[in-house]
Amino acid sequence: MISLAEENYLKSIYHLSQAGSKSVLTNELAEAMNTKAASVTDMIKKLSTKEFISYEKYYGVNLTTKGKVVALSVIRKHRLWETFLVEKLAFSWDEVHEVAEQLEHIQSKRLIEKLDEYLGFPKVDPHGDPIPDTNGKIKALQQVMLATLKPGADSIIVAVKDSDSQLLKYLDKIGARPGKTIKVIEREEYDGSMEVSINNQRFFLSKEVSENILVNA
Amino acid sequence: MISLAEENYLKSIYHLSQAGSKSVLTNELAEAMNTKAASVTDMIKKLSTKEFISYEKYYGVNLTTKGKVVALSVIRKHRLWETFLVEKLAFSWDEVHEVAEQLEHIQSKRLIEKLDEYLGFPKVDPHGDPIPDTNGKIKALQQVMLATLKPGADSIIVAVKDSDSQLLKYLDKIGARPGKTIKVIEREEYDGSMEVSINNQRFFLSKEVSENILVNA
DNA sequence: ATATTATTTTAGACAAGCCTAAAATAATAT
DNA sequence: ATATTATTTTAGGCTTGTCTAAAATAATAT
Repeated sequence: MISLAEENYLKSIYHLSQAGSKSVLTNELAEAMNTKAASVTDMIKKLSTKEFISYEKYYGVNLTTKGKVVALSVIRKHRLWETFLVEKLAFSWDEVHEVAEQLEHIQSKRLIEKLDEYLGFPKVDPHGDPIPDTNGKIKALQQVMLATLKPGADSIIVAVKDSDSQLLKYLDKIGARPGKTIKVIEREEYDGSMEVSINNQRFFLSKEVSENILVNA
Repeated sequence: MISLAEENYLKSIYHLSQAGSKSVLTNELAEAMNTKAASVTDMIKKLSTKEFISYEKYYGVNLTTKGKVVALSVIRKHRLWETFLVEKLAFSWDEVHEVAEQLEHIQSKRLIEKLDEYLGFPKVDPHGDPIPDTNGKIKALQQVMLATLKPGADSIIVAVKDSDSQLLKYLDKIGARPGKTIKVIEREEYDGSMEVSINNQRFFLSKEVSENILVNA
């Protein structure tokens, strides 16, 4: 059996490692999990013994295939529940993350299959993030931070960061949703802020914001 | 904050006390919770300190008003989720209990309000059990065990025991669902078994079964 | 190359929720 | 009224997941 805490660690490692493409350090994980490095070391040892991760002292952790399966299953559940909350229960964008953080831990294969079917087998969640399939296959989206685009560039928003309710409220207000076209008008080199146009309206975005909007590459 | 274990104890105490009408003994609770009496004593002390129950050593526990509110909120969530699973996700009767045992612990007032609305504010769950309202008001159904009826009696099934999947499968097969009329043809005094008719078909029910079918009084 | 700083691990402790074994109390039988 | 039996509580211990403080290791700066 896998515990709630273990699932959360594995999910976090998956995200921090960028889908398994790099090692994750103890301190990063501690910050992401809102806990202390010492606690992380303890958990790392346990996950390592259970072969969900490989771990070399002082050099961070990597998910094993087994660990990736668990992480992707949790992410699949999270994103399906978010979709449910928005599409069926009329939640708004910025309200769903916390609830989905709880719902993602419900253990029932049947439930998640039925939910998937009920939602019409969605491919992405309300924030544009791809939903892994039953086998943990996830479509690696061609995506890049808006922050990296040069002025003049015209692209389509594919996803936004899903966990910050304040940010989401703001993005919603300016109409920055997946599927929308966004154009970079100008970019301030010194602070990374930019002027963009969405729906023919102009907005100034801080670097912070432009790093949390992902566009097609 | 209230923990998952605490919620489960309070719910169990509510059921065992028959909605608060009698004290619950340590051993009963231990059996219901699938744990040992010593563990129950520990938890009882904690719940008592937190004022969810009143407790006199050696004489069992009673829910306080505060404890009843928590118990009814958990029961409300359980029954709404069961309704969702059956009505929206096409689960069958006997599959929903276990999943609802998990879903009932999701903490989000907003979620449960939206769910209630989405389901059209149902008054009873798929097993016929009444769903408490937001304020924890629950309609005390006029119900009596089928087992207590005399031959010739004609009554309507109002509810069935919801936690035994085997039993539910059987009840489903013979058509014994809430709303159906059931008539007692004959009753064997020595073992409490009875012959009944449902949908103009006759069945022999053991005492066991007839105690888990509740009819209007 | 070595000293300083930053990161990570170890050691020891704690709360929650469970356990077993033993002691205390209540219920029951004679 | 007392002995036996059943129930409940206490005592002490275990695991999970957390913590702080101290020690070990790695990275960086001089």
